[in-house]
Amino acid sequence: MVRGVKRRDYAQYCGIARALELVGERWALLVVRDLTVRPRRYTDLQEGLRGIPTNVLSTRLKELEQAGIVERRVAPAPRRGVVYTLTEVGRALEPALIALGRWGSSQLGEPQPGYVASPDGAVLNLRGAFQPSEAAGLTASWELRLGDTVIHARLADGALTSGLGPVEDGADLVITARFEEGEPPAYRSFVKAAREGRVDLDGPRELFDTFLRVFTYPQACERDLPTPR
Amino acid sequence: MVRGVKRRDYAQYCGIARALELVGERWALLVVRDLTVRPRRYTDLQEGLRGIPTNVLSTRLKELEQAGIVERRVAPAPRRGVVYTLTEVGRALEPALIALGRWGSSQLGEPQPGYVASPDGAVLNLRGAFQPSEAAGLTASWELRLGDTVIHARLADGALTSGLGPVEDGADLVITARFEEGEPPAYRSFVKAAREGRVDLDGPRELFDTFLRVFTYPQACERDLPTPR
DNA sequence: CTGCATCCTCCGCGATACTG
DNA sequence: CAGTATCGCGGAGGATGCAG
Repeated sequence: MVRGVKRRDYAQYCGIARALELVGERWALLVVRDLTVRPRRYTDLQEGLRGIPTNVLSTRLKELEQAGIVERRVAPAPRRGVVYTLTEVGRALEPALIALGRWGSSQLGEPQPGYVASPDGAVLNLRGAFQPSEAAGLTASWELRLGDTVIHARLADGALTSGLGPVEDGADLVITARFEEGEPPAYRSFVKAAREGRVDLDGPRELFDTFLRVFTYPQACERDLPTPR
Repeated sequence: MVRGVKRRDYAQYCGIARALELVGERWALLVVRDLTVRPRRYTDLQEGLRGIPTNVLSTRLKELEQAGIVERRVAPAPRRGVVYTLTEVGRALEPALIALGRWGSSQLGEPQPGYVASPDGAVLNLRGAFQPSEAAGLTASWELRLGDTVIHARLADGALTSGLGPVEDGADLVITARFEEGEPPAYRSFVKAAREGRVDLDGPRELFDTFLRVFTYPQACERDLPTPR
């Protein structure tokens, strides 16, 4: 069926409304979040977005593809299959994702039992926590171990690159969080553990203090949200 | 009924997911958009969000209030009634709104017939178009007339303030757009008119060129989106 | 095994009518 | 002016089937 996707729109000529028409539907921005970190296959996305129904994922991918945000291509020789990537337009959503993540992080309560945390989420939340003003001129690299999840951050003269897995040529400091029972491997939990000293370090301790300054925002406007039962 | 709001959640311990749980539902961010510019009453919101069903607006306001984003209060003496305001938490959403608006503006096609544009949207999209690097050190003020909508921008040593209505003590330059038939009074249309010279100026012309530099982004990643029929 | 399509249920949204 | 009440529909959630 090639019926011309009759999406609901807001009938407003406004950038914000347009953005919400394109990526405002349920799960859409989380799909983009995961793809921002690296290309993924269908089943990777299913795992990262625990709980997404298969038909919804399939629908979102088609919509995002038609909107020019996602590209679908068949993977080469080893481990063939379909791989989804962001287009240039899709990558341009990262500042919005980071801004939303900054705000949302301040609204996170305690982790609920059953909550999961995807590695991709951790990377994006790390980027959201980044404070450029504190990083000016710095050059260093960190490897963060959140349970099985390993992510890294590297500063080159104050500029940040970050992603999944370890730093290629070895990090200046490896920080391993000692999570408590039931603490999900989320960036927020990592920061909490770090602040409380529940970490093991492999590298100069001063770089740990630097990390805390550069990669954590003030826990300002936190609130006790009424916990949904 | 006081049933404990059983919102659907993403069951992820991630700032982005949390943000989407709180403001990801239909119309929610547009309500916040309008309230970002100034406090509004119920009927003001209905008008700015043309097409929102009354029960949905009512539901969103309750949810946003319970999330600590919106405050509901009874207005004082003259013109009593209910007025909705953003809390500090709600105001903290502005960077995310601006980032979404920047991205969405690049994805706006031609205005469809029937599309409207709210003054609040124009203000937020103006803020999104602001290029701090181009404004460094500048001090000046502009009044923009988009049909009946009047908004203003004022730079004080590179810092921006903006809002609805004219500048209080008179703008350095008043720019009146000459809209074509059917062009909605959106910021994007204003920029288009300005670029094409369809404006009347009241003030020094050089300030017009400054305006174009400071308040319009490169029309980069535009695309011809398949126009929904 | 991956990458979906299909089926069914149910809730949220849209539209309209009506009330304190 | 500021909502509530009602109803129909479409899309989300969840389970399962199935082709390459």
